[in-house]
Amino acid sequence: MIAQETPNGILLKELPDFSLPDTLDCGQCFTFYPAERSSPEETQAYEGTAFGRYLRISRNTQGDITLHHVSWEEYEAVWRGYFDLDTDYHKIKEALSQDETLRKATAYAPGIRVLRQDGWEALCSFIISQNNNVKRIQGILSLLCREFGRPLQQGFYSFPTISELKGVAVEDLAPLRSGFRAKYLVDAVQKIAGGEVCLEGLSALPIDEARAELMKIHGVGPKVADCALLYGFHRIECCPMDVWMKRVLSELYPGGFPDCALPYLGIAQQYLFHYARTGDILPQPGKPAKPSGKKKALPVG
DNA sequence: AGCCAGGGTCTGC
DNA sequence: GCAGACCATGGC
Repeated sequence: MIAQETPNGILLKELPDFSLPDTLDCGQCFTFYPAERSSPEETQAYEGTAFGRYLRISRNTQGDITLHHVSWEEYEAVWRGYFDLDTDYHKIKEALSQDETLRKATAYAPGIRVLRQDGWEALCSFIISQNNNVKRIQGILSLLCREFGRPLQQGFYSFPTISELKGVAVEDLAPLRSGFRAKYLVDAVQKIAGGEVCLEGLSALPIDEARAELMKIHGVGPKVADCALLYGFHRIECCPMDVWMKRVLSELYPGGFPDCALPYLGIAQQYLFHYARTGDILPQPGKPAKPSGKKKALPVG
């Protein structure tokens, strides 16, 4: 990969293992959106925010990536890490491909990279994600940014920090229409601001302790904790088990995940999750089998 | 209209 | 420990 500063921003050349839609639309982050192409040479464009910065990023007909209006300093400080550009995903995919299902999953979306997001943003995002769909998660988080963040560019707002959210009550979150999740968010802010839960150090703690630390928060269970640890603290040994991954495990890996996946289980999970949700890896694509159908009592009448 | 959405809590065995 | 009801809301 070659990164160089140009008048337009940062240009990334010879970066084969990176696709904007694969990476930004595979359910790991909620603050980037497809954008209008600004010139015929652009084949894809996204815009969004991370770490208090706005970014417009595009690919051109030659396959090069441009981070628009980004200085070298900002690239080094924010985006190089965010897009995990120092990790060799070709090598990881090669290792995962020893398993036939994983070979298909990595071939299905070869441009997935696991982002290194801000820890609080990841935790907050996946608290909101529970029993929710991606569209509405994006909407709620965008309202959260608008209410409590700082204005950036193009109508985007920064993701609010803990100190910007300190003191919020459930009723302050009413405009978000986040339902029963509002009280979980308030508890997270209170415990982190009050020092009862410490996010610093979660990158280095033994994984069980890190998970337990996050699960002190009301509304954070194993799945949300694992998502926060994987996407916000780059604990790639974490494998968030949602309904799709449970189905992948039971139907394709009844004996457990293959050895070649264990060193990077979280990354393997990202390929499998995306393939299971949008591809044809499972017997009945598009319909996760629920163990039991929910029945609701009919109102009298 | 009814079902579902990258779950978690609470209750009752 | 484990199953089932319930949680708020909006998209489809």
